[in-house]
Amino acid sequence: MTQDVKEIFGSPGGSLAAKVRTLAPSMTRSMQRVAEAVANDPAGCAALTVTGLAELTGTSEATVVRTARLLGYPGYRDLRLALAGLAAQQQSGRAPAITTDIAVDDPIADVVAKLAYEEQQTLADTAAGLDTVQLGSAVTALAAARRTDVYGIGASGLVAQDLTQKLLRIGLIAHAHSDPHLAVTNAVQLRSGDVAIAITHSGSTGDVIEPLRAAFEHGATTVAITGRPDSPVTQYADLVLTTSTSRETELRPAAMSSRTSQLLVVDCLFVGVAQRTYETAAPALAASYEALAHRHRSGSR
Amino acid sequence: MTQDVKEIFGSPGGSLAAKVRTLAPSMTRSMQRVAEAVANDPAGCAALTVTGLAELTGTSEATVVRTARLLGYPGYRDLRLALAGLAAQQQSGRAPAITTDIAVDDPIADVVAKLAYEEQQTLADTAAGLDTVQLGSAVTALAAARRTDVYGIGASGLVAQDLTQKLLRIGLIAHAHSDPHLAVTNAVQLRSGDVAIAITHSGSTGDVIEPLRAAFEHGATTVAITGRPDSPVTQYADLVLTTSTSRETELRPAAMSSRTSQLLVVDCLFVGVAQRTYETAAPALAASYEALAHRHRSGSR
DNA sequence: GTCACGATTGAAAGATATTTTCGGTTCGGT
DNA sequence: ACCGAACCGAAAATATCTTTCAATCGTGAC
Repeated sequence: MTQDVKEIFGSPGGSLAAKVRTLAPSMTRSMQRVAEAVANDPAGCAALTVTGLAELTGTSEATVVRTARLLGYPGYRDLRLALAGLAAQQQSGRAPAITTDIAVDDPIADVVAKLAYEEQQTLADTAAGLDTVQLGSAVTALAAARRTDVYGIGASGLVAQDLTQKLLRIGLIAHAHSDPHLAVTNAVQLRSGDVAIAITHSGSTGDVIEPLRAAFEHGATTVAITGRPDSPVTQYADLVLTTSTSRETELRPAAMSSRTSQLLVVDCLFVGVAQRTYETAAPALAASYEALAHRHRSGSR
Repeated sequence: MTQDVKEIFGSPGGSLAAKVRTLAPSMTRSMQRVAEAVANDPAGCAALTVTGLAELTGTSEATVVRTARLLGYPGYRDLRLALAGLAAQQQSGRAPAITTDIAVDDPIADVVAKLAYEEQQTLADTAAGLDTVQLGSAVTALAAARRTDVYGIGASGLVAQDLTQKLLRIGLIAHAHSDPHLAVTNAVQLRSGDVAIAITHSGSTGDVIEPLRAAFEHGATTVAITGRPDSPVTQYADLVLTTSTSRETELRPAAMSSRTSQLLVVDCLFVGVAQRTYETAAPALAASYEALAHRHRSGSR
């Protein structure tokens, strides 16, 4: 039987283009060709049979089916249906799209507009691609954890710190580690019921994987926040939260959009945990707010 | 081959229900049953095969195909595609209004949607409110600076670090300070041609104002990134970049949206500077990318 | 450079879904 | 009651989709 229709049209099905981008790295050359064709012209591809699409992309039926599977559909038939749906939406929605990359000679106002647009796009893609079930599990684990360790290096390190700051604010015990040695040292202290979170866009940052592995092997609940759901880091992750991967251009390093994406995930975790632990979280938030008040001059207004 | 896609999604496809009604009289009893099922639940029917729909309506495959033909499609396959499109349109049609705040009992999927939406809103607001002239001046100052100091505390401290990381990547000399004493100590070293940036949402964080003031008094070009353009910090700022202030709710502390807003400003600064110093920035970016490559396991594709 | 191995790929076989055919059934008219 | 035409569905024929498997390619080890 065919895939449940909710799966096809529900919110998780979100943006196909985003999914293609996230999964592209884990695709083989010919699969990428198929994925690209599908992302570029959903309507056109919806009109084609497996054989047609295979010919169009210069590949074989098998490859088309494989691609469909990778994109999360049980087979080509279902991908095609989803494509038809997408086409219809585009037809009605008519997205404006500021597609151009940022150029060296763009005036500053354009830079602002383009950056804002791309970050908005990143947010939408991330929200669409986020697995709410895994997210829910992560929230549950965090809310119940004795302590939480967060690992991140470089730009991801800042996200790790952001999460830590937030969790501390609602009375949870959390630490961010960017020093790999200290991170491992701490990770081996974790045990069942504790949570370890690794944040890495590439998913293959050794310095972040090692502590997660240590935590994993010591029985902690491990979470990976990564843009590459098939990367090494997921090997030691009980839960994987996928961030979106937008194309990176020379003037816009990947770190930028991955950071936006990671922060959204982190915010979701935070709010989720705050909901679960509302009884204690609300007063804790108020208290920390109060404590900081005197550090602000009475000034302004 | 399949019907041309325009035929399927074009305006004549309009309301399927209407077509069913018009053609109903000319249909036989069993065909009417099929047509009715299709009109009532396009999404549901899209998930069914001919056989499935035949069974559902208590008819045969042949009848289903005949109905599809009567409705103007070459066969059931195409009707099904059109149905999928229709379902998607309906789905997207009723998805406005995420006006409500995040509630304690919101399901996790709503949390994700709302957070993403609000952050998008924040980005739009920030982009709209940003003074590009001031931004341009700040970029010019940064690009020419001998060194740059960035002050930020708490969540803003992370933004300060983010900016610093980025500037370092393109070969500029930048430091982030979150320790107020060290910050002041460093600030007094600054002189004309140097840049000092203070990041504070409230604009009245004493620990951040002091170093900016010191830098200001020593002749450095001072920039304030704040959500309150009338706050004390602007007193010592040559340039003020305003971040947006969205209402804060109990479950969504101000830190969240101000961070998003600040990061966009910081990104704009970075890209602006990268443009100005493209000759040196581009190779520097490439070099830092290269240097980090070996820290990533060869893992995954 | 060469070899060996795993990954990737497409041809073709196999399974499913769709379309067509065709004979049986119903129903109105005589 | 009988006839004929329209209607319907079972099953054959066809198209489409999926799986299997062997050939090929690329890659890293030696």
